[in-house]
Amino acid sequence: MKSATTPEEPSPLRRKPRQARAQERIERILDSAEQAFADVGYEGATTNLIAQRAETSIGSLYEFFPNKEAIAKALADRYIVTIGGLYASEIVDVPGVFGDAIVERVVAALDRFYRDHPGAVPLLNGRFSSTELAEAGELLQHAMVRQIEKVLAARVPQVPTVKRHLVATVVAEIARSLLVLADQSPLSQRRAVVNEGVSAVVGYLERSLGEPITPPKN
Amino acid sequence: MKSATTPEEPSPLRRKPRQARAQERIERILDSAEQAFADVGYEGATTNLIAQRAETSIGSLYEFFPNKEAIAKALADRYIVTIGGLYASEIVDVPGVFGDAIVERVVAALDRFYRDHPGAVPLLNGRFSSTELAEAGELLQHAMVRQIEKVLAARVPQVPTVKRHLVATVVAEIARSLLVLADQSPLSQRRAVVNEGVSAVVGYLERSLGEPITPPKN
DNA sequence: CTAAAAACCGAGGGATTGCTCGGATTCTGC
DNA sequence: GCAGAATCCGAGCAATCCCTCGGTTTTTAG
Repeated sequence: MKSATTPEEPSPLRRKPRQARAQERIERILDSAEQAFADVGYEGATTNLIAQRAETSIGSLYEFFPNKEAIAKALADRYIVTIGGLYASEIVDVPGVFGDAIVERVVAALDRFYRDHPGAVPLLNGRFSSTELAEAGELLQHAMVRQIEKVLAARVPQVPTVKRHLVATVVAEIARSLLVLADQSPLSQRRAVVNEGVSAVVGYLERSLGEPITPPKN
Repeated sequence: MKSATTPEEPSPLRRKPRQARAQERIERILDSAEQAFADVGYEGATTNLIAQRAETSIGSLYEFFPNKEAIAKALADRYIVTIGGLYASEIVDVPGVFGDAIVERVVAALDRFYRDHPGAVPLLNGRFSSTELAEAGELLQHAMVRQIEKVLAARVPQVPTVKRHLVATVVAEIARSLLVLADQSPLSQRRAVVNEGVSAVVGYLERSLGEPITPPKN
C-alpha cells in the first residue's frame, strides 16, 4: 500500500506559493487555461498548451496543480468569486428595480460574464457529459443559482424556499443555454437571441410564480 | 502530396454493405455506440469499447466507418429519422389539440425521445464545445427545430417565417437543456423539472408570440 | 465445386497526452 | 556572501487512443 492515510485533498493546489512570483505564475496559468478552454475546449486544451501560453513550463504547472482537473476547479473558484461580486455590485444592492427590468439586468450581467470569461462555457457545458468537469461545472452553476435565489428572495419573498430553489435552477439553466446559443449565433442575430432569452425567463417567471415581479406594496 | 483528388466524402460509410449480416452488424455497432455515448460520453467511448460491446472487432468497425466521428454522424442520421416519425405520428397529424396541450405533447415526446435514446444527449451537448461533434449535433438539433417549425406553422400561421425560425430555435434549446437537467435531477424531482420545462416553453411562447396558441376561429 | 468477392479479425504502429523527476536557477534570511 | 528553501525547467515515460494491414473465414455466383 502507498499513502493509505490521506483520502481526499480539499485544496486544489499541490503546494502553496510563498513568493510573489509563484502566485503571479499561478494566475498566469489560470488566465492561459481560460483562454485555451475557450479556444479549443477542455479536452482540446493540453496541459502543455496551457503552460506554453502562460509562458512557463509544464514542470512549473505541475508544481502547483496536481492534475489537469485541478486547473479547471481553480478556474471555477475564481469565476465564483467574480460572479459574487457582479451580483453584489449590480443587482442585489440596486433597489427600486422591479418587473422585467430586474430580469434584464440579471441576463445582461450573465451575458457580460460569459463574454468576459468564455472559459466558463466549456466548464458549464461539460458539467453533464464529462466526469472530469462535472464537479467544477456544478460548483460554478450552483453559485449562479445561489445568486438568483438571493434576487428572488429579495423581490418575491412570499415564494417558499423549495420552490424558490427550483425556479432559480431553471432560470439559471435557461439563461445559460440561451446565452451560449447567442454566442454561437451570427453576430447579426446575437442581440435578438439574448432578447428571446429575457422573454423566456420573464415568461417563465410569470407563469411559474403566478404573478409578475412587482414592487412590494407599502 | 498524397491523394489530392477527393476533397470530401458525403457518405459517412466507408463501404456499402452487400450482405444482410453486414447491415445487421452496422446496426449493432450503432446500438453499441448509442449505449457507450450515454454511459461515458463521446470522448470516453473508445472505438475499441464500441466494437467490444457490439460483439465485433475494431477491424470490422473500421471496415464500414472511416473514423469515430462518422459513427456519431450515422447515429445522428438515425435519430433524425426517429424524430421525424415521432412528430408525424404524435403531433402534426393530431388535430384539435391547442393551447398548453400542444406544448405538453411536444415536450412529452422529446422527453421520451431523450429517455429512449440517451446517446443523443452527448451529441447535442458536444455541439458547441467539441469540433468533432459540432456537425452531427447541429444536424440533429436542426431536425428538432424543423419539426417545431412545422408545428408552429400549423398552429400559428400568422407568424412570419423568420420569427418562426427564431422562436422554434429557442423552444428547441429550452426543451433540450431542461430535459437534460431533468434527467440529471434526483428521480423525485424529475417530473417537477419537466413540468417547469413546459411552463418555460408556454410562458415564452405567450410572451414572444404575444398571444397563446389558440384554435383558429371559423 | 470453385474461385472471387465480401466480411471479419485483432495485434500492434504511430501519434498524443497527462504527468514525473532530477537537476538548474532564483530568492530569502542571516 | 552564503546556505538552504522555493521556484523553475523540459526531456521523456507510461498509458491511451485511433486506426491500419495482412491474413482468415464466410458468402455468392457461375
